[in-house]
Amino acid sequence: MPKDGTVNRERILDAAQHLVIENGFAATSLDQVIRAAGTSKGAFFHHFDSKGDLARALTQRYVTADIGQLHAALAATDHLTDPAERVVEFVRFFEDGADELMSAQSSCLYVAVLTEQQLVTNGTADVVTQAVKEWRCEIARLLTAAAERSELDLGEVDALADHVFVTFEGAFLLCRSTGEPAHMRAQLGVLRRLLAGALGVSTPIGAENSVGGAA
Amino acid sequence: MPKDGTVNRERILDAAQHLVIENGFAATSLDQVIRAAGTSKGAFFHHFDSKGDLARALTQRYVTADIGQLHAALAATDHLTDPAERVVEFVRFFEDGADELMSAQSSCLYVAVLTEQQLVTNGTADVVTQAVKEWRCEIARLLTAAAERSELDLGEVDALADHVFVTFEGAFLLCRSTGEPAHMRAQLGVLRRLLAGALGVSTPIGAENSVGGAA
DNA sequence: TGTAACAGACTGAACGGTCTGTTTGTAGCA
DNA sequence: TGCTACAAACAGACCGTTCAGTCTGTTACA
Repeated sequence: MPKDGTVNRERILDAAQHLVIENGFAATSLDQVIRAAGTSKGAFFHHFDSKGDLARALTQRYVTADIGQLHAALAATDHLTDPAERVVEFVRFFEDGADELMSAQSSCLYVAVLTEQQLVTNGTADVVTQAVKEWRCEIARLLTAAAERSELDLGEVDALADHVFVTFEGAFLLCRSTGEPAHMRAQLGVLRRLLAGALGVSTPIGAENSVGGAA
Repeated sequence: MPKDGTVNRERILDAAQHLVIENGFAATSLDQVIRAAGTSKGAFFHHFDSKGDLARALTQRYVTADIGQLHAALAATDHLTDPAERVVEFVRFFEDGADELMSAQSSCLYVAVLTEQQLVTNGTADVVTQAVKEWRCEIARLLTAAAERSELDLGEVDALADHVFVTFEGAFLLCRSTGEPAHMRAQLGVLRRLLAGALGVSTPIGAENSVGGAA
């Protein structure tokens, strides 16, 4: 077998992911990606059939990592016996990782993919939709378990589960708008406290951090 | 004076707004805009200096309408004396208009603008940032008034105010992903109930609608 | 008759994609 | 251990198209 091409392929995907999240898909040219990856047209079209193919591969990889995070949070809270408390700690898991997340990426690939209808049409967005459903399904399970002991209406469990995705994506856009990455952590904190309230979990009154406030 | 050019200019802006929200800015060509507006290159460059100039004009007009909605909701709830109740009714104002909003547009121009770094750099996103701050400021005023009679921490008023923008934009993306516009109404409902809970407002148990559920 | 409003052919640059050739690592064999 | 054969991996010149933007006119109206 010749030399391992997956290394270069990953470099292309890394470069493309950064550029697409930063600039959008249509606004990112293949020449830019190739230059950033330190490779060539020949290498690119050896690994990908077209620009659309790149979009699909990129999104697939991103979704896999994203679902990995979901299951990491589920595993990290698996030991909690009180289901309502588990929901709160589930959100806190992401809250704790928020700053690191925002230092790694300035926005979310989902935003870029869902913005451009061409990517919705060519099937790239389908895999994002699957991810959205997976999040909803898993969180709805947590909420359903927690609903038994609270006044939570089972009819709104799905919408409440979707609100986690909504908070993430909305917060990404808020961060882009203000240029302040700390909003992600703050918005996840809002989500956690609102959910804790709805589930009747008493949160310890701690030093909640604000964004851009005076010291 | 020659014939009124503002009519054609508005037609160009209308066409551009629809195309940019649907496909993104970079993915929308001027030829597409011109064809959709039923006009010509000459007319376009008579009214706009460049594609970037179009983006700025488009965003400015969109923001003006958006802030108009904000103040419409403030005015519609001005008569309510209980500040906590006013917050809840403020959100319900948008909840009531959600279906109409989503039938008029499949997403939000803010998403398209904030996705592309070129629009952040060239000043187009600045006016969006101003809008975000206006929303935060006005809602924070409502929340501060309401906080007096509830256990709401004043330190989280800004983050809570931002959560309205976050919910809107996140819900737009959720709708794009699932192709189900009813999510907007549902997510605003979630926001309202969570805020009502945080402010200690008892909501009447009514027929809350779900999304995509069996009849 | 002057000027704002428009029409549309045209241009140079940038785009996605192709093509031809070169390098690289390995398997098969003597 | 060296040689051959071969296919994957890569490089970059090249091509047709599309893009944003220009330029030369024409029309409508005060």
